[in-house]
Amino acid sequence: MRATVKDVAKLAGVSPKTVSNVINGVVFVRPETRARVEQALSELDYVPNMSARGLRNGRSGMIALALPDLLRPYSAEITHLVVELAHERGWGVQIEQTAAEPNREFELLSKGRAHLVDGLILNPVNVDDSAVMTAGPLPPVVLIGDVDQDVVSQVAIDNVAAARDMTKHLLDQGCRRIAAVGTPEVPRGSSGAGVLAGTADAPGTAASRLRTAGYRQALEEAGVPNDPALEINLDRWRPEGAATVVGKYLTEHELPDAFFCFTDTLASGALSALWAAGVNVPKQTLVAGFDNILESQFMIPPLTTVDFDRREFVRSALDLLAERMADRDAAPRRVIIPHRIVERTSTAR
Amino acid sequence: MRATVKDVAKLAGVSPKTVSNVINGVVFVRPETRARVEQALSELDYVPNMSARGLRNGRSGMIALALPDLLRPYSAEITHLVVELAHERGWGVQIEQTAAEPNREFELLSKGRAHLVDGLILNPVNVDDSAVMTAGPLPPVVLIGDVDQDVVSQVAIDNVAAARDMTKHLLDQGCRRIAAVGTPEVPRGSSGAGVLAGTADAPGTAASRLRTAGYRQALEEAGVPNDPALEINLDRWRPEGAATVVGKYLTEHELPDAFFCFTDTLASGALSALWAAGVNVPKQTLVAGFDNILESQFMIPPLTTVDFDRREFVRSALDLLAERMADRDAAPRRVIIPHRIVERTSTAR
DNA sequence: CGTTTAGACCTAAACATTTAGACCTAAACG
DNA sequence: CGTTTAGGTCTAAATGTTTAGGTCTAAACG
Repeated sequence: MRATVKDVAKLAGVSPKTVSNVINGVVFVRPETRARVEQALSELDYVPNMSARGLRNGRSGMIALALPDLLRPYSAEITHLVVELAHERGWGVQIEQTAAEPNREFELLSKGRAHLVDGLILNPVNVDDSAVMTAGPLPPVVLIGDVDQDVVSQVAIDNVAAARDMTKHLLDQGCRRIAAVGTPEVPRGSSGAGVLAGTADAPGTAASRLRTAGYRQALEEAGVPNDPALEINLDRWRPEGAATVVGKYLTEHELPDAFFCFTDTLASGALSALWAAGVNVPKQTLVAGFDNILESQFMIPPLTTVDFDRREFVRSALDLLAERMADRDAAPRRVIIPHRIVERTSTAR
Repeated sequence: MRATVKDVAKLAGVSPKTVSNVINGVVFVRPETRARVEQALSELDYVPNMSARGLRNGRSGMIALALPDLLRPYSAEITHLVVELAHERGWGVQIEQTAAEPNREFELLSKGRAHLVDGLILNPVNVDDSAVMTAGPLPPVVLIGDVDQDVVSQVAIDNVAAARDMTKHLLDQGCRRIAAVGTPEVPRGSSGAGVLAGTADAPGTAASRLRTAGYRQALEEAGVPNDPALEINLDRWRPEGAATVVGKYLTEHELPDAFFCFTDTLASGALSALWAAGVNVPKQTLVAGFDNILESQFMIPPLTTVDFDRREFVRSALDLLAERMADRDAAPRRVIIPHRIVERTSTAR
C-alpha cells in the first residue's frame, strides 16, 4: 500500500491538514514543523493520490488533446508542442484520436471523460457550428484549425488567404494549369457544385473546403478559368493516397504546370509519384505543400510550403484554454496566427 | 453542477447502489427498474466522475505512454497504435515526453503521476537495468525497445540481429565501405573504445549501441575491416542532424559504397544531403534505413529498411501490461518481435 | 492585568463512487 | 404451515484529499 497523507501526519506527529499545507506550501508553517513533515514525506516516499485530489477540488490537472489522425507528421508536431507547453503549466496531456470513429468528437464534447479532464483541445474534422452548439454544457474547449463557428474559442490560420497566396505564388512562377491535390471528395452521384457551402453535410473537412476556396479565388482573380479536372479529390490526407491518385492522374491527363498539395504529407506522396513517372521537379512541373512540417525541407527537392509559427499557435491554444478554465463563461475568442510562404526548390523556375 | 449518482437515484426512486448496479451492469436488476434508472440517467445527462471512481477502486482506466521525442515519425506511429489499441480495451492514454529532461524517466517510474495511471509503457533512452532496479515499488511497466534488463516486462526487436542483417544485405550488394549513421556520440576527450559496454554511463542510447554492435558484427563476419572513420556519430535522431553531418562528411571524405542509417528519419536527412551534393542513389551509393516508417516508401528513391509488425509490437506491449496490471508480481516476460529487411530502390544495384 | 491579534495547528465535513453486508419479499420446498 | 432460497434492493462505510471553521498559544496592546 502506498503511503497516504494520514501516514505522513502520524509519522511527523502533526495533523493531515498540516501535511497538506506543507505540500501545497500555502499557509504559515513553522520551519521546524515543515522540516519534520518533509522528512516524513521522503521517508515514506509519499506521492499524492491524484484521484482523491481531483475528486476533492474538482480539477484533475489534465487536459485532453483530440486530433483526427495521429499518424500525420503535422499531428506529431502539434502533440509534441502541446505536451511540452502544457507541462510547463503543470498540466498532463491525455490524447485521443477522432478520425477512426466519426462521432468520437461528439462523445468527447458532451460526455466522455469530461470529468477526468479540465479542458479539451480539439482539432475538428466533422464538428461545425451545429455540432459545438447542440452539445449541452461544454467543458472548456479550444478548437484548433479553421472552422466556422463562434461558440467556443479558437486558434487558426487564415486557410483561405494562405491557399490563395500559395496559388498566387504558383501563378507568379508562370503556371496556368495548376492542379489542387486534396480537394473534398464529392459523394458519388452528386455534382461538384455547392462544395464550399460549409454546411454540416458538406463533403470533406473544413480545411479542405477552405483551401479549395482560396485556390479558386486566386485563379479567378488572375482570370484563369477554373478547370474542375484539375481538382484532385482526396479526403484521407495520407501520402499513400496522394501517391496513388497523382500517379493515376499522370497516366490519364496532360502534365499540369504545378501541383498545389493541401498538405506537405500529400506533397510527399505527389513527389514520389512524379519521381516514379520520371517527371523532374521543378524543371517539368512545380510542387507546393502546406504546413511546413519538419520533413519538408528534406524532401527531394525541398518543398515550397505555407509556414506558420506552430509554437505560437499551440501557445495561443493553451492560453485560450486557460482563460476558459478560469472563467467558464468568458466570451469566446478567436486568434489568427499569421502565415507566410516559404519558397524552396520545388517551385524554383 | 453535474448530476451525480445520488441525483439519478432520487429521480428514479431507487438507491445509489442500484444506479451503480445498472451502470456497471453486474447484478440482477429487474428490467423495469433498470428502465427507470436508464431513463433518469439520460434525462439528467449523467456522466460518471472518473476521479471518484478512480479513488474508490484504485484504478483510473488510464495508462501512460512515455516516448523520448514525439516529433519522430516513429513515435507518431507508436502513439497512433497505442491509442487505438488501448481504446479497444477501454483505456485512456496519457502521453509524456522524456528526452527534453533526462531524469523525467525516473520521475515517471518512481513518483510522478503514478496514482493517476494504472500502467506505464516506456520507451527508454537513459534507463537501463540499474535505473529500473533502483526505483522502489514500481507501477506496472512495460519497456518497449531494446534494453538490457530483466526486471520488468519488455517487448523489443532484436536490434543487433536486425542491424547485422541489414549490413549483410549491403555487403551482399557488393558494398565494402559502409558508413553507419547514428552511432553513439563519444564524449569529447575519450576514445571510441568501450562504446558498447552497455553500462549505465555508456554514451548514446541503447538502440544506437546495439545497432552499432550488429553493424560491426556483420563487417567482422565478412572479414571487412572496421574503419572508425565510417562511423558517423549522432545522438539526436532527427533529419536535420543527419543532413548536416552527412553533408559535412561528403566534403571531407571519399564517397562510401553505402550509408546504413540507424533510423528512417536519419536516412531521409541523408538522402537529402546526397541529393544536394549531386550524388545519385542508388547509382553512386546505396542508402538503407531502420523502422520502415510510413514515409519511407515515398522517399526518393524508396528506402530499403528494417521492418517489423508494429501493430503486433504494440499489441504485445499492451498484453504484457495487462498481465502486469492483473498480477503485480507476475514474472517479467520478454517478447521479441521478428524483423525483416524490406528491399526497395535505395539499395538496388 | 485583561483583551486583542496573529500565527500555528487541528477537527470534521465534503467530494462521488463502489462494496460489504444487511434486509426485505415472494416463490419453492419439505 | 414454517423454512429455505434467491432475487432485488438498501444502508453504511470506505477511498485520500482539501477546506471551512475552530482551538490554542504567546506576544502585543491599552
